[in-house]
Amino acid sequence: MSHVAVETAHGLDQQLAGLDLNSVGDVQGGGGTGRRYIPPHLRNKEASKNDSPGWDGGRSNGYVNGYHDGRDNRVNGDRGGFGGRGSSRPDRGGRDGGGWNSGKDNRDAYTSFGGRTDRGKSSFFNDRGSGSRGRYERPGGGNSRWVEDSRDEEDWSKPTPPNERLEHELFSGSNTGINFEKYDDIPVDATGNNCPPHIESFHDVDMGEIIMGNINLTRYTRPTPVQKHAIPIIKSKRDLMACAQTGSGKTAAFLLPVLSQIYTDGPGEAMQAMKGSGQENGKYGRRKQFPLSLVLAPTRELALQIYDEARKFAYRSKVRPCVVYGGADIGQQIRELERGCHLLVATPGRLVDMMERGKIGLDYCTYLVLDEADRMLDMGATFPKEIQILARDFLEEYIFLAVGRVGSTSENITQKVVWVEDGDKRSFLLDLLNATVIPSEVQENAGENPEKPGKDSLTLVFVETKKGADALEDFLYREGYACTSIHGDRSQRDREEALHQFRSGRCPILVATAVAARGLDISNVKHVINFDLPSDIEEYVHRIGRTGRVGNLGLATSFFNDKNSNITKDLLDILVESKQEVPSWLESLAYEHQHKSTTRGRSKRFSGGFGARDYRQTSSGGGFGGRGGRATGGHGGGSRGFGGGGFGNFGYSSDGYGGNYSQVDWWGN
DNA sequence: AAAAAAG
Repeated sequence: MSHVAVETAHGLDQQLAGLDLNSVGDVQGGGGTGRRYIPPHLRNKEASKNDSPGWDGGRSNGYVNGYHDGRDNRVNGDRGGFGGRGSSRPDRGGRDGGGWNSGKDNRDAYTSFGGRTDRGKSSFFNDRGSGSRGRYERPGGGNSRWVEDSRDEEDWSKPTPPNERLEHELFSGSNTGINFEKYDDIPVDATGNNCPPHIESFHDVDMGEIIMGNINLTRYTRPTPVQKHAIPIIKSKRDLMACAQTGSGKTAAFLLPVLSQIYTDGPGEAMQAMKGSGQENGKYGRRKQFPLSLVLAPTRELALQIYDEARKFAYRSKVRPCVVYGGADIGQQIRELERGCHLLVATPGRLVDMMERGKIGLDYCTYLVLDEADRMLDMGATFPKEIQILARDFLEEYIFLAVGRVGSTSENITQKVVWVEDGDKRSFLLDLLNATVIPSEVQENAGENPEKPGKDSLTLVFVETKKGADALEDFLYREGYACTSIHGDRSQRDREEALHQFRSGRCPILVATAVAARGLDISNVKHVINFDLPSDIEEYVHRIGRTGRVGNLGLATSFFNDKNSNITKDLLDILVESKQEVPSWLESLAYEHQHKSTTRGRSKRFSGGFGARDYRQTSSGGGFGGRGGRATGGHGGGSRGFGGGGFGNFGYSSDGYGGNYSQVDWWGN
């Protein structure tokens, strides 16, 4: 029962085939089909200490991210440099590892994930093997050449020389001005045995010279709440599942400690594997890469976003981050991999492809991150139950971190639901677009980075189908709006281009399908419009999470009509939970729905009396966005923090979230 | 039924 989700989740075998969960289980269990899936940590336990091919022969550090990452956790601060330039080693060519040859052995692409067959402990500490050591050296700036070295030279903890051009490229990006210091009092709930204490400053834990230097360059001054907790947990090699609000700094929360550990521990045997692999594969054998860490993301754009962040924290290190995802030239990606890959960010399909081609092996992968774990499991999975089961299978004695309130939308998003018949949607949308002015509250709360109206006021319009996205973009374009669109049938190039046009403000209106709902961190999205409501409340939460990123206020407007009755109850719950105004018709509808779904006369009753006109009244009264009625959610109050006490209760068993939390036994006891 | 993710 406890493993049902892993075995039956739709598309999971395809998505995670690269991890070969089932066959690893089979290997462990002696083969055979139809046998029960054995999660990695149980495999380790069940087998004898030394001879078991485990998850990583010891354990891997899994970080399961239930919601989405946030990379906009940059804050203003002093720009600093590295303290210890003088200590860098002369082998500047070292990180390229240009001479590594391919696969360590002939194991099938999928046969293991971090599976060390010859040891019971982490590959990194103690024993580093006794193979030949060496490094690349580029005497006088010439071509690299491999230099054999009898000593253990795999010290990755020292920064490589700075590169001004690269430094500028990586760190000169726009600073969003989000100031996390205001949000120190967001409550964080950590559950689990022997949870390491959280930190208050990046200096409270030793992340090493490279990480600290890059933190300075990114101008992060202080850890965000999720970072305060996640960093020491990951540093102490504990498994972790973290749920944090969108935009709360989750990406850095795992990248910083994971990279820090890699710098500290060095490449271990992965280096030997990549080095030694040439012999087995001959002269033309391409170099199979054995990343030390794998980050999986549900969409290509999110993968790219995580990769961009990883590059920053890998600056001046020997770690080469790579990203692979579909829709882009695979040859190019392979060439990038072959230059060395120690941290891989990937979408599932392309990862599998790369493994089948023998370009990637996960034999030495010690850190696994599932970003948007719920999405990775199955696009339709409801969060709590599926993920709890996932966690129970994949994580060992893990710590559960909840930042803010799970399953809820943040209170700094004003949510409006309006009744709009399908035929009226377009004209209503035009009204909204014309009415979109930046609410004064947003201006007031912009802090050090005051808003420039127009360019920075982005509107994200969600539709349910790709066809619908095309049609609506077309319509808006003909109406003279600077808009673009993104969906899964677009070429990857177009997708990235659209996102760029939107981000940069050149096209301040983006029509999107669910592809843009999760994880994407686009600052300055002031208004999310659900032109079509999703049928799934999780999807709704993710969509509106594109606005109201931490530190900003946002507005979400949803068009509701007959066709959305399936989401009535959940939507009502969300509105109540996040202290939003609830339209009376929605309440009645939910009531009707609950008592008899046979009542079908409501469209008549509500379409006239409520809906558009009602909405406009509200709008004109309090200004667009109508925040007048809300008492919480402001961020201008300094120490008032995140909506006051709004996040004070986590109530996992009583937060109205379907009771899931009380029904599932988190710890398997 | 639709969306995402391999081509």
